[in-house]
Amino acid sequence: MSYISELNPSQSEAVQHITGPSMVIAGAGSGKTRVLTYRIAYMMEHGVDPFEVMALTFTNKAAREMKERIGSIVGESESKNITMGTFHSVFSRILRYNSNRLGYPSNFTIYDTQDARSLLKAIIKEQNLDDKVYKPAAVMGRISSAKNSLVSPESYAANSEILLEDQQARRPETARLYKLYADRCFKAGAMDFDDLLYQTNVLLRDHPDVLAHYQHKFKYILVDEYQDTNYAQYLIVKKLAAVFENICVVGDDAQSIYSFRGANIQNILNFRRDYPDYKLYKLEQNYRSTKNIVEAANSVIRRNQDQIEKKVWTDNVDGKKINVIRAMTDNEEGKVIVNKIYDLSQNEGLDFSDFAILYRTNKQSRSFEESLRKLNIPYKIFGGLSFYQRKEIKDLLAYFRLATNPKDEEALKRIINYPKRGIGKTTIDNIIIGANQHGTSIWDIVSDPTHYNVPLPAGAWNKIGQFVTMMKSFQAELGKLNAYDMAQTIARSSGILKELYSEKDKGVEEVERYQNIEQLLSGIKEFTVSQAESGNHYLPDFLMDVALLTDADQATDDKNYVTLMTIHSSKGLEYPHVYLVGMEENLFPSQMVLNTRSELEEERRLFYVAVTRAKTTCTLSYATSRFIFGQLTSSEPSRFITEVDEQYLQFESVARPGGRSLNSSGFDRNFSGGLNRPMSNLKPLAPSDASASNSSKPSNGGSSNLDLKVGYNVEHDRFGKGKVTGIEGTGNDKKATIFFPKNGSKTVLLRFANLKIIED
DNA sequence: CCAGTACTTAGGTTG
DNA sequence: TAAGTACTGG
Repeated sequence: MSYISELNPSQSEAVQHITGPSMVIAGAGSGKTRVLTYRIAYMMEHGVDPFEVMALTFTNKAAREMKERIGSIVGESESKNITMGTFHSVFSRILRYNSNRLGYPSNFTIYDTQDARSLLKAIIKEQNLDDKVYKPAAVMGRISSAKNSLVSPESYAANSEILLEDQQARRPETARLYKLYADRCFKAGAMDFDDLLYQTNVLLRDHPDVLAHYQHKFKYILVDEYQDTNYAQYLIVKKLAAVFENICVVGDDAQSIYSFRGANIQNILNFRRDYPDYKLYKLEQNYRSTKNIVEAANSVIRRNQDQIEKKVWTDNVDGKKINVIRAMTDNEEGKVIVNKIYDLSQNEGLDFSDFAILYRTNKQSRSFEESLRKLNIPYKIFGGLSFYQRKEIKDLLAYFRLATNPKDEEALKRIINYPKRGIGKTTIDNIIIGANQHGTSIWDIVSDPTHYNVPLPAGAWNKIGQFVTMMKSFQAELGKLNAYDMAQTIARSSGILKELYSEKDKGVEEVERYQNIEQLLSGIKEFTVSQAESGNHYLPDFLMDVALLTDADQATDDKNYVTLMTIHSSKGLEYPHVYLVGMEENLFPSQMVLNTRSELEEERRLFYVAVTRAKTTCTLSYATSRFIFGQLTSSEPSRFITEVDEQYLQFESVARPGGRSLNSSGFDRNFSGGLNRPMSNLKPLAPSDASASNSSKPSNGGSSNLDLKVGYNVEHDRFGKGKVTGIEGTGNDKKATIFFPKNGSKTVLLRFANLKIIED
C-alpha cells in the first residue's frame, strides 16, 4: 500500500472511501486517473472481489490502460476479472447475454453511424418523403435524442410538445419515421449505438430479476467522466447502484463537452439529490501543467456562469507564456506549426510523440498533414474515418455480419451485389417492398422465395439463389472453423479478395485497399490465437464489438509520432507541447453555438480542455483567411484568445508576404507567405489520359445479334479478353456475364458492349 | 448493366 | 474542397 503515500490528502481520502456514495470533482490534471486506479487497487486489497466491480470509462483505451495499471499493483490474474469499459461495450455484452428477454438474437448486429444513416435514408425514400426536407442527419438527431432521453417511438408520437417541434421544423412525419426505423432495426436484429443504452434501460426496467441479478453482481460501481453522461446512462447507473449504493463518480463540470450527445451536467446535481449522504472530494492541485498554462485556462473558464466552485492551482514552475501565432492562410498555418514542431524537436532533442496538434473540426487536419509529410515527420491522425469504417473493410465485415446474423439488412444490401453479381437496384427494391409487406426481413424473402411470392424474373431469382447458397454455406461453417479460417474462406469464396487483387496494379489507393484487407485478416489471426484458450475464437466473437472500436484502439508499434486529433478526442490525454490551431471566430467558437449562452459556455469549456492538455508549452494559432468549401474566406481571431488574461500571452506573427519568417532555426523552408499556390496535392500522378480519349466506335447496334454462348471467348473494348459465363434476356435486354482475367467478372448489355468473338 | 461526368451541396464534436 | 447523386453514352 506504499502508493497511498504518493497521494495528497484529498486524493488519499477519495481512494480510501470504498463504501457508500462518493463524488470526486477532479480539476484538469489533478491526478484523476491515478485516484481511480489506486482506488480500485485499494478496494481489492481490502477484500473486494474484482468480479463485483464495474468501472465505466469514456474510451476503451482508458479502460485498457487502467486495467493494466491496476494489474501491475494487484496482479493481472485479479485485475482481468473487473468489468471495465465504456458504457457501450460493457452493456452490449450484458445485452447479448440477455437478448432473448428483449426478442433480439444474441448475435445481434451493432449498426454504426453509417449503417444507421443508410437505413434511415432508405426508409425516407421508401416513404416518398423529400430528403431535402427530411434530412437524414436531422431526423437521426431527433431519434437519437429521443432514445437518449428514453422516449420510445410510442411516447414520441404521443408527446404534443415533441410533435409541435417537428411541425415547426416542417418534419411532421418524424414520429412515424422513428417508429419505422425502430421496427426495421428490430427486424434486422440490429441495435444502433443509442440502442445499446436505450435497450439496456428497457431490459432493467421490464425484467426485475435481471435488474436484481446485476444489482447484486456489481456491488461496486465507478463512473469516470461523469459530467459527460446522458440521461440513459445516468438511469442505468442509478438503477444498478440502488441496492448497495457503493457508487463513486468522478468528473469535472468544467470539462463537460458532450451535450450534443445528450450529456447533462445536471447529472452531477442529481447525484446530490439521489444520494443525500454522499461524500464530496475535490481534487484541485494540478500536477500536469505550468503555472502559466493553469492560470491562463482559469482566466478563461472563470467567465462561465454555470460551474461548481473550485480553485485549480499548481506548484509547478511558471513556464513559458502561451504563444499566439498568426498566419495568412490555413495552408500557411500548417507550415508554420509543423516547422515549429520540427525546430523544437531538433533543438531540444525531443520525441515527436511529445507534440500534439489539436483542432475543432476533423477537416482541419489536412493542411498539417501535408506539411508533416513534406518534412517526413511521422504523424498519426485520430478520428475521422476509422479503419473499420473504410469501404473495403466494411464490405468484408458485411459478409461476416450476414453470416452471423442473416437478418442484418444493411449488411445484406451492401454485399448482395458486391462483387457484381448482376443483382440490380430494381431487384433489390422489389425485395425490400416484399419484405415490408410481409413484415419480415430481407433474408427471409430471398432465402425462401416460394413462401413469399415476390414477383421477380426467373433470372434474378437464379442469381439470388446462388448468393443465398453461398451465404448458407458460410453459416454452416461458422461454428466449425475458427475466426481466421472462416474469414479466409469468406474473403476467398465471396470474390472480394479476387476483386481487390485484380485492381491492385491500378494505383496507390487500390494497393492500400488490398493491404487493408490483409491487415484485417492478420488482425483476425491475432484475435483467433489470443482467444483460442477461452474458446471464444469464432468469427461472431470477433465481430461482437468491432463496431465499438475506434482509431484510438488500434495498436501501433512505433509510437514516435506527432498526434493530430480533435479537442473532443483529446479529453483525458496530455502532451508536453500542444498546438491549438484554427483559433478563429466561427470556427472555434463554432458559428453554430453563438445563439445561446449555454452553447457558448460549452465551447469555452472545450477551449479549457484543450489548453489544459499541455504540460510544458501551449501554442495558439489562427489564420486570417482559410478555404471553406473551396472558397477563400477571411477570418478573425477567436474571442477565446482575448479572453485569456493578457499577462499569460505572447504574440508572434509570421511570414508577411515578401518578408522572412520568424523561423528561428535558420532552416529556410520557404513559406509561401501569401495566398498563392496551393500545396501540390499528394495524390499519385493521374495516368496519362491517352486511354481516356476513347476512339468512338460506330454504334452498329453493338453485339446484340451476336450468337453468343456460355464458354465463348470474347474481347471487349475496355475490359479486354474474357470468357462468357452466363447469358440472359433477349433482344435489347440481352446480357452476358463475362469473366475478364484483368478486370474481374462483369455483366454487360450486348446492345452496347460491341463484343467480338475470338479464338483461344 | 457499367462507368465516367456533371451537378449539388455540405452546419460539428463521438461510442 | 470533396463526397454523394443524377444523368448519359456505350
